[in-house]
Amino acid sequence: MPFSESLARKKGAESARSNKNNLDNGSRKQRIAQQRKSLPIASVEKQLVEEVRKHETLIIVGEAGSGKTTLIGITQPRRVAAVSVAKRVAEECSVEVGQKVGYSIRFDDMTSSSTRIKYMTDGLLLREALLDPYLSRYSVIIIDEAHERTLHTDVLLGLLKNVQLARSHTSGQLCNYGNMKANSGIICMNENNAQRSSLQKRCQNTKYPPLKLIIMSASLDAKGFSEYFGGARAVHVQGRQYPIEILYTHHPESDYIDAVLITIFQTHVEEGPGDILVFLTGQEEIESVERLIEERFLQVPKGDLKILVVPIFSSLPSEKQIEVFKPAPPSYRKVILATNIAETSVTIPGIKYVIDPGLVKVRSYNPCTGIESLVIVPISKAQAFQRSGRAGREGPGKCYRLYPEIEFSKLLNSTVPEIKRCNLSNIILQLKALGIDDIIGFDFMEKPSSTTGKIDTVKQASIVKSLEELFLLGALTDDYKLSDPVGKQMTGLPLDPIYSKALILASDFNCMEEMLITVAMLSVESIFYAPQEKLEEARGARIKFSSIEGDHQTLLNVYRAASEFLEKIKTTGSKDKIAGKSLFKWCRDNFINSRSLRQARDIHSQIRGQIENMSLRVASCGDDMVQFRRCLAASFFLNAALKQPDGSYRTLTSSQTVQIHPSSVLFRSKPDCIIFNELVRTNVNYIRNITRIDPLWLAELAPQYYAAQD
DNA sequence: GAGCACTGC
Repeated sequence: MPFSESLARKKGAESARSNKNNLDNGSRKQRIAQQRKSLPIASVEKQLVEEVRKHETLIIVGEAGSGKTTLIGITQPRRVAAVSVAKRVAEECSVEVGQKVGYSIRFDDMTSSSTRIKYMTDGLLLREALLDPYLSRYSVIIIDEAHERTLHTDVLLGLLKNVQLARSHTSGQLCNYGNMKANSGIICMNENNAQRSSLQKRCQNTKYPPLKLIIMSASLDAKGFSEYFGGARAVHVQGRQYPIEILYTHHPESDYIDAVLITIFQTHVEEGPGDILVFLTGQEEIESVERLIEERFLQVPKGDLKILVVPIFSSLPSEKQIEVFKPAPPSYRKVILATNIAETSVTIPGIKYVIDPGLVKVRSYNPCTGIESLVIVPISKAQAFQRSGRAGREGPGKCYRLYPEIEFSKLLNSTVPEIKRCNLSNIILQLKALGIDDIIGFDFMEKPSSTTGKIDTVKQASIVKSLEELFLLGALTDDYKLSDPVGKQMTGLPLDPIYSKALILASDFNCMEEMLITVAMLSVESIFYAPQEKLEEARGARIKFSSIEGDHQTLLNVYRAASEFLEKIKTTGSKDKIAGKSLFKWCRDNFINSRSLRQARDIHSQIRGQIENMSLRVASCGDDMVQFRRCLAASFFLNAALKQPDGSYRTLTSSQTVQIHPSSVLFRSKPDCIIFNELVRTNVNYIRNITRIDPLWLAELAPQYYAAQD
């Protein structure tokens, strides 16, 4: 390294300080130039450029703080990252965002014809591939944060591998994978060839330049990526971070919440200034720890510093989320209680101490029952590193891992990729639309296990289950090809397949207006917000919107009430910005999550536009809500349930015993026959977003599934 | 009587 580690650190600390001052543009530019030179990646810049030139695929392993994100980037797993990195790079290049450097994320496209460096979410690139299967506009694609192994990243890797092969063929170049190791498996190779040729056939006469692919990962070994890309070259970039002292417990903790509290107070009393970040598993746990800290604080010897507890989790309204970014007032130490959101999604300044119980709540999916569940599991080693790293961003830090060191060694190296933990219907529909018909043979990075030679039966079950679901929705034909027009129409919509189907059916039921709003509202999380301390008030506010028929009409009522409010504001001549502020206040008064509502309004306008371009009838059923509920029954017939004598429900398709979730408006009234949208297991099997239907409708509207019994 | 984290032409 051409620079000394300590010098680099000193510079980092200086720039962190000067950040607080309002510097003019000139010195900010100077600072950025200085920072750039000091980044470890700067020293290997020439080598990297050379490697990119020489190799078809390159894997760059850069530790946190190496500066790999600011090199050149294209896909990011998160929207905020795509936007912020684009802005940073534009600034470094002294250009306007949207010109040479731009970004494109859903609902926000900041690119132009002059854009040469485009940041985007990986989901958006996948969508682009539907229109342009060769991704012909791109000569280099960079996948950042590949170690996170999100569903979109994994599918994109497989897709890009195919595109790269196809493009290297059309351009007459040698296939980079010609020397792929013999043990890759013959079946697998044959099917890849079939997929490749389907891609090639479509653009036989067009020649494309080869596609350069760069995978950027923060994981310690690049072996997995390298093997997947036929032994692609890997480059390692040194990291730069302040030292973090890791402390383990001597024995396993029987009560980790108690251990968390003890560690918070011990740190607070014994350690110097600096904020504490605590990783917890969910909202409920965060709220209970918040109460316990306040109770126990009274018993702690009084020092000069007081404690300010700030929670952060995804469904917390944004005006409360921003509290964690504000510095603690004088004589206060901030204690941030966070879910996984603080692991990667948000970076909180001022953290010096991290408390990590080593647990995380994850979604898991049982393909046999189709039930998703939220389970608390130990984190992976990679997650443990990511969490402790949060203590060393501004200076040396400490991380308290509330488990013995021997337990750490037993953790999985990396988190189980999302593709193994979720319903695949949506992604399979997209692959089908790309002409990839053999889904089971598709070359996902999670390949048949090489040690046992067994194929991954869970994932296969998951694929089969999703194919079945898509067939039942009419998206696939008898031989599992994409159907026309239903399947094709469904791939055009950025929605869960079952919601796309509901829109297609709504055309026949003359309730498109209602269904557009409903699926937009169903596509966002937690429209209602009920803080612990105002639970009664929130309940009162919700009654205004409640429909005795169920949650779907209730969501419709909320959306329409908001739209009417906005219309009224606008007729008084208010500007958009003022109207937006009024809507924000309306949301607060009605205990509606304004972020979710805005998202639903964005989705609504997007899908409305797409539906208008299809040959579907856009009409309203007016006051005839029976028509709307019949359409819901026809769409969600796979999720129907009947009341049992004990007040629980039994699902008709899988005979599961389920309960109505307490957040449903039908929680108390418990109608005899219902359809629902979501089945998630926490303590019990809960169903959410429910509407009352007439059981006779099922046989009438879904005879293919519910043949008449008598 | 209860809601991990992301994401979509």
